[in-house]
Amino acid sequence: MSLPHAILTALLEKPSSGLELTRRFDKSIGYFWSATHQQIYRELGRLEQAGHIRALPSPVPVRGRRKEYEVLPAGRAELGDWVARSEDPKPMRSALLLRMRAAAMVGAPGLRAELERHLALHRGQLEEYRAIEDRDFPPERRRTEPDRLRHLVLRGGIDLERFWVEWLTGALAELDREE
Amino acid sequence: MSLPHAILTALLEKPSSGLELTRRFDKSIGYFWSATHQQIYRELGRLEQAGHIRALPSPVPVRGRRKEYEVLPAGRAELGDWVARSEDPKPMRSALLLRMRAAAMVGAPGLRAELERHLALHRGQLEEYRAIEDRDFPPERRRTEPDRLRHLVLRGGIDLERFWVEWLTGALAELDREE
DNA sequence: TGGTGCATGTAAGGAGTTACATGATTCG
DNA sequence: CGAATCATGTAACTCCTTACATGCACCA
Repeated sequence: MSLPHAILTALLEKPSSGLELTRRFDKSIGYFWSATHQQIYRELGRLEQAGHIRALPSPVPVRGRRKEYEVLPAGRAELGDWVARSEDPKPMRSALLLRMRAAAMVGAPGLRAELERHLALHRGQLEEYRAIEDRDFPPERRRTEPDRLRHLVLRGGIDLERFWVEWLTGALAELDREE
Repeated sequence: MSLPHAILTALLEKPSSGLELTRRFDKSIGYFWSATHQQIYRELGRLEQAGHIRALPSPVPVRGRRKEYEVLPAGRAELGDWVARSEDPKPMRSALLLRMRAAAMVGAPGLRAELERHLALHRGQLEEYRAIEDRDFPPERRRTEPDRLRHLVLRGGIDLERFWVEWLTGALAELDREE
């Protein structure tokens, strides 16, 4: 049940249309929560239904016509409740680690290449996030508490990508020692 | 579509009943793929249907009576195909990071406590995995290629937990600097 | 014989994914 | 006016989660 709260947060930061939200989820929001445009439009409908958000004044609501949403007080309250809730970390599911474990049983012709491919992907993601950090969090924007929190979250994304880059590098070295 | 392959891998390592599989997923397999017993029984049914596994000889199949499964050649082949496939890493979804970002918008009374709670959980998980490493991977079991692969996978789980322990520790220190 | 644990399931619903559909706008 | 692009959706499906149901074995 986190997607609606991700959307509420994004809309509080800046009222947006569905497509704008999709773009923001693709780039800057994606480092802590990902979503497709189908999910976003469905959830926008539900949030509007629930009275948590509303479409900004528009003459006639027509399919294909841009709709801008903003958060209503009820939506802000709901988000406040959710933030205060406790929630355990979801148990892990890594298809890559599973592949490695399966490879131990049935052999692994292309495993090395797959690890290298993932390494390249994580390196790319890391660069993207670092660029966002340079752009959105220059030193002077790390002072107020909200900015410090947002920067911390981005650091989470960056540090995780760095973790995978380092881990995959080590794993490849370990694989090489054997062959 | 990874759960069936997780089960095939587990059954290749050691033929098991549904409940035994559930226990193995809860403890040692959980560090790369998690699953509940409901998922497991459903998937065992599908795998049997597909001819990838079979229930070991039992007089009469009765509900409530234990069933042991083993992998058939077709299942091993299917797993081999899957291992050779490429798959991109799933984009991230962290409810904790999302909470922090939302807290930047609506305030965060209990956020520190929630971070500390997660820190304790990850510390606990880390200790469990380390115990598994001591028990299952003593130095002499790190020589053959399959063992080295399996150990590498466990290292992945351990290193990820260590990552979160360190990251959360740093985040808490960062939060303190402000107040 | 009745409870407790073991073992295997069913049912319902929520969340995410993939493929496709439709209207509006812009631009050559 | 035709094509590309912007923008908003629908539909179908798979997967996961949560709650509940049922049968067997043991043992006090």
